[in-house]
Formats: sequence, structure tokens, C-alpha cells
Amino acid sequence: MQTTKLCKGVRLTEFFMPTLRNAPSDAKIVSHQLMLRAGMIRQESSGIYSWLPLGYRILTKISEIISQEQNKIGACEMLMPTIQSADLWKKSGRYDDYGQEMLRINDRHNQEMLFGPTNEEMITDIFANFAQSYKDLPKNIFQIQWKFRDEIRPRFGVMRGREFLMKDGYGFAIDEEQHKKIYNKIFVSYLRTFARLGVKAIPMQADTGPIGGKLSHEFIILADTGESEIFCDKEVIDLDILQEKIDYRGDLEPIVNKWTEKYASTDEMFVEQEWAKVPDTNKIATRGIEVGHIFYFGTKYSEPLGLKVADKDGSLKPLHMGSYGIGVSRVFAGIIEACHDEKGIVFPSSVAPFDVGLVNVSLKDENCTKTCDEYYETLQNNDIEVAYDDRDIGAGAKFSDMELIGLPWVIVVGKKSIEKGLVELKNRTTGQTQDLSFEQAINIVKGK
RNA sequence: CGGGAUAUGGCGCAGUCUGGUAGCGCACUUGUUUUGGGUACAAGGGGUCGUUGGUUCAAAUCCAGCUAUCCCGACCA
Repeated sequence: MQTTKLCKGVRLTEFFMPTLRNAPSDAKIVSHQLMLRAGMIRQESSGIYSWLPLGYRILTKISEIISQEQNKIGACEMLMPTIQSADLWKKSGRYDDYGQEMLRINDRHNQEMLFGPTNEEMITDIFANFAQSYKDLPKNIFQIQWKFRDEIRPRFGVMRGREFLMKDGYGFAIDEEQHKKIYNKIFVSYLRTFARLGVKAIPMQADTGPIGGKLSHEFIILADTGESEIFCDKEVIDLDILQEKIDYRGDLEPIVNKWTEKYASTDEMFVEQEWAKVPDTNKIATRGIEVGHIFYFGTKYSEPLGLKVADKDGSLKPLHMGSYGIGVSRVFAGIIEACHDEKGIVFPSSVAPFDVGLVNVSLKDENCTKTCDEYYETLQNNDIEVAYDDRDIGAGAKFSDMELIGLPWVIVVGKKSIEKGLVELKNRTTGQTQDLSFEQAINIVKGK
């Protein structure tokens, strides 16, 4: 994938990627263990992590896919501060409701501040300053930003951290009907986003919880290690959004219906009678990880925060709003939960930190190293992202690291292959290897 | 917040019951060896045993407080 800020290649002699042979014993679930072993993250406190270069690179790729899909539906990316004034929250009435989960801070003037757990209040306040008329609507705005929720019990690595990266989007409409159109766009864009990230995310009717409101869906990745128990019709899983022709300016209701008409539910919303209607052969009861949640909450925030605009008849109407979240750092872990084997991570190509690993197994052989150096440049010139293992360590260790970090392809170059004029191309998913010319290998990797 | 557990070198662990100046594997450094799946041998470096206090001639080890981290529950992207 083309990204705006990531370099196309790294030499592992220069790259900071501290892989571990054993996972720290604190890590209990596979995504946490693999992220630590691959040198992607480091725990700083309970539920708070540093993102090391490899992890940060993947996080950036995930963010970029999310942004791209949001841009397609006309959502506008912006950035709000992580630190907010308590005043706004007192106005909305959530300052007390949010309770201990909100990290409160006093500044030097003893002003009450807080590290934002979410941004409904702030975006509403911002929008209220500018929106005057129904002509300013509808609007859909989002950001990808760090949040802090002081969870009672952080666990499972970045899956349930206290500090986490979240895409939070907010929709503004003049009435429920107009909001429904935004909601449908978001719904479809989420399906596409998760599909592009290489995971199956199933939308499920959700409880609106403390955010409040009327309409809500959760998006859940299937993984045996998931926290929620889920029940769904196999046919929902088999649907493929990337095969659908989508016109975001047209009517999306048929697509939304297609994804919501079959039964899919978490245990919280489970209805025995509905489940009974699903044919036994289609019944799938498994576990899942919630990676996205979208809400329509009507005028819940616009009323107390005074967000009104003039309607066609000149009367002031409170806006109808929704908020839409994707747990970016969580989906990272979710992808690994869904995509790994006994050797390590098997990244979907869209989020793999590099397209290919280039392994020099005959480092001491001048000719081999010279050839590898050339290949390294050529791959980058072909827009292939490459991790070049030019470290002076055993071949086995190099192979193991490549498998651990989950690159889709590895090109192995050694004295023997040089003599034959070939390279060995290895597929991470199948484990199969083939001897090819370097040019053939490039074409296969490019044809991902 | 209730219940349970842990804290010894970068990582994984032993030693604690039965106090006697800290050990193993991996990793790291140097040399030889090996050279396409974590090679072998040799020689090294690195730890105030979470913290504070107590008992004792002597504490990683016994006792108490504190802190951190993890697991199970209720809450959540």
C-alpha cells in the first residue's frame, strides 16, 4: 500500500526492532505476546504502551486505510486536543456521569482539565460556533486521536489499554432522516474499512449504553480469543463488501439491509426466539472482538450544548447527531488475533509493515551482499516496501524473525542461489517456496 | 472495587518451606568453529533479589507496611 509518510525500505542493521525469543510472562493472549516478541510495543504502565518503530508503522497503515475510507464518504479529518477543559463536560452533564474512568487534571491555575475519553462535547461546541443554517448540513467530521479512559482493569495488551488510538467521527444533520443517510454511509464505509484491513467484521445491533440514543451497531471481528460471545448466521460472514458496487451518493439502504437482515448478535442482545429461526446448519456461535461502534443519539448533546440552526421556515432546530468510533490500536491487536500461526503473525498484505523481507544468507560473500544491496534498491524503485535483513546473524534467526513479524513474502538470496541466477521466494501464508528469477519474484510480490 | 497471585541481570526461570556473602537457559561481548532454519567449543561482562522497616551474629529466604504488575468477576473502542 502507498503511504504518505512511511519509508519504502529499511535495513535491519539500522532499524530498531528488538525481537524476543520468549514473550514476557505477563502477556496472556496471543496478540499481546506476538506484539511484544516482534518488538512492536513496550509496556510503560498498566494499559499504557510505547509504539516502537515496527508497531508504529503498522498503526500508521491501519490509520491511513481508515482515513481513506472516511474520505470516500465525505467525512473530513481534523484534530482536537487530548486535554480538554472540564467546563464543557459540566454543561453536557457528563462530567459527573463519566466517573472515575475520566482522568482529571488540574493545571497551574488550578483549572479543572481532563484527558479526553471522547470528544462529543468538544466537537459539538466547535460545530455550534459555525453552523447557522440547515444549509450547513449535513456534515461528517472525524479525527484519529489518542484517548484515555482510566479502566478499572486494563488487560490483554493494547486490546484493552487505558490509552488507546481511536478514530472518532461525528455526524450532524437537521433531522433524523438526514442523519440516517450519514449513518448508512458510515455503516458501509466501516464494512469496507474492516474488509480492507483483512478481517471479517460483523455488524450487530447494539445496546446504546451510556452514550445514549436510539440506533446503534457494533462491528465485531471473529476470533476465538474475543471477549464477547456472539451468535450469527453463517450467511452474514460469507458476504463480501468489496464485491459490492457502491454509490455513496445513492441509496445505501439495500446494502445496509443485506448486512443486517440475517441474525447476528452478542450475548447481551441475544434473543432466543430469533436465534431459533436460523437454520441449524447456519448457526455459528463463537467469540468476537468489538472494533467499531456507531451511534445515532438524536439531540442528546445538541440540546444541552445549545447547538441549533435555522431550518427552512426560519425556526431554530436542535441538530441530530451521531458518533462513530473505531478502536485503531485495538483493531491492530484484533488483526493479529485473527491472523497468526505457531510461527508468528501472518499479516494481511494491506497492513503488513513491509511487502517483502529480503534475506541475505551469505553476508560474508561479497558478491551475494552486492547483489542483495542492488535488489534492495530495485525493490524500492518498484514501489515494494522491503525489510532488508543485512544483519550478521544466523540464517535461521533471520527466517524466524521474518515469520514472526508476519511479512507476506520473503526473498531469500544466498551464494547458492546467486550461482543459479535465481532467488527463493517464500509465501508466509502457505509456507511454500519457489526458485525464480528476481524479476519474476518482483512481479509476484507486486501482484499481491 | 471484591477475590486470587506474582515481584531475583534484557527475556524465561530456579533458589524462599529448612536464613550462611546469588544460580541456570536464552540473549550480549571476544576468539575459534559453522555458513540456507535460532551451529559447536572456550573465555568474559552484567543483578543494592520491587520498596521501606523489623527479627537475627547473618535475610532473596522469616515478619509487617507500602508500591507495581498479572489473573477471575462487574464496566468499556
